Amino acid sequence: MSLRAVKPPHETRTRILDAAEELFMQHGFEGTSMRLLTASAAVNLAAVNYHFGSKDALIEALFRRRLDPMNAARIAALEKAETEAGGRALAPEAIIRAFVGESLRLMEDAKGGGRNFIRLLGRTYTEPAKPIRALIGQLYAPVTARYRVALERALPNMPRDEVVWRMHFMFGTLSYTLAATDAVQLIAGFKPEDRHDARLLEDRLTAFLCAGLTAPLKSAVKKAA
Amino acid sequence: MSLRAVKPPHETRTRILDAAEELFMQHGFEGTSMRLLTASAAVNLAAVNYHFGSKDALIEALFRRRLDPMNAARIAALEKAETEAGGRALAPEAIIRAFVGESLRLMEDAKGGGRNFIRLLGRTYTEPAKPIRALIGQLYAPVTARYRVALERALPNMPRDEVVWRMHFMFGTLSYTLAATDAVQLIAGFKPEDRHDARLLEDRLTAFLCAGLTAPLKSAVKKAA
DNA sequence: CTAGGATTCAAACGTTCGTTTGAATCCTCA
DNA sequence: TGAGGATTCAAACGAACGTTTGAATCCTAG
Repeated sequence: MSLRAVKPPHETRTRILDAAEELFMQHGFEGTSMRLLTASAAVNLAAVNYHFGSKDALIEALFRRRLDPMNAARIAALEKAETEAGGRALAPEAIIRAFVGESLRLMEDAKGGGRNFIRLLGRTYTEPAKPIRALIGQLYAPVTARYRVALERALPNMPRDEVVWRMHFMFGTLSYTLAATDAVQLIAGFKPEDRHDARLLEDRLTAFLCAGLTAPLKSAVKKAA
Repeated sequence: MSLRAVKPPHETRTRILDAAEELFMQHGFEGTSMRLLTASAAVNLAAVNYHFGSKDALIEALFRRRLDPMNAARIAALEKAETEAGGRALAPEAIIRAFVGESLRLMEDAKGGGRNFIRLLGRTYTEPAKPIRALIGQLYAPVTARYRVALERALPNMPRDEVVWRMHFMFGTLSYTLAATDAVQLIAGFKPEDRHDARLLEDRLTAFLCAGLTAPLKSAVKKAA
């Protein structure tokens, strides 16, 4: 037993991952060089390749670290709601809250770096690089499939295609909102301080998404179904 | 008068811009090198710097070429709706259709490259590079301000902050949907052929956005207002 | 026809990128 | 305490990047 602080099992790895989350969020994957990244993490330039193998492998590890528990939490939240509902069909709002809630919880975790990650994740949905998109899609697949089933049960009268489209719209709203940075001022008059009030944001998002998800079908869409 | 075809006034410029739209959409700004870009446009490597000055200036020119007329069309569509309504307040759906319609019209223009641009634009909302985001925000400012006023008139009982938030959500849904590529399969079971049917998509989007925009306020949000 | 600006071209510039190397150092366990 | 694997380190690698250069070519106006 040494007298020094408890030995950090993977201190270098963790410092790299934390710095990467912040820098990737700020400058993107291609816009963040290994030199800036390792300097910011206060580790040697070769450390990333030693611990992760390559920059791409670092990106993958970064997503897995956060996404695996987040996905598990999302599925758990859904199943908890289903258990509480007994055998009855879930209200759309309950499903939305289960899904949105987990993102916002991470967003409130500014100190643990969760906010950096959630904003990074939001912008990665539209990442041009194919391997990264493929990774995200693969990591997300079980969650989306699970929520899709739940939504189809909750909206029994809606065509299956329409449910998928509205899930798509929902992801868009969520990821765009999460990705928004203080620098984004597409709409003038934004009050940035509100954005970090997760409780308020959850209510705003839920109201919007819930109404959108359960909106009556346009006749043209009905005909196409 | 020469016997050859009518001389193209800026043929090289146009070829570069068209190739850039496609490649930037596929690989992003940083992911597209000048060598790939000029080779794809069948022009000399130095042509971009000669005609535009730099890669960044090319990006700006690219956005201006499409965004300026698109913004003008969006404002014209809104004012046309307002004229038709006489003095009466506009229905939220009319405002949404004015806004969404222009994007989708460009999306149907696959041959003229409009589709490439609209997908590129969708993903640029979350672009990490600050100068590009700033440019987009600046080019968009008049449009967002104009639509904001229209929405506030159409939703007189909604707190101003909430209107801004819901505009924000609306942009998110739209840009994410437009940015979606065939490679994005976050939700399994997507029918990609539907995505290019602009008429159908407009109805789907309008139904979703309209309901979201006019959704009743959550009590917690009401209290904060 | 020809002078002169506009455009294209091949080649090279300096910089930065992700990665690799091999020696130096640290830490653990016998 | 000392051997040996794990980790860190400074330095360098080749490749790719955006940009610049100066000559060659094209096009047009007088």
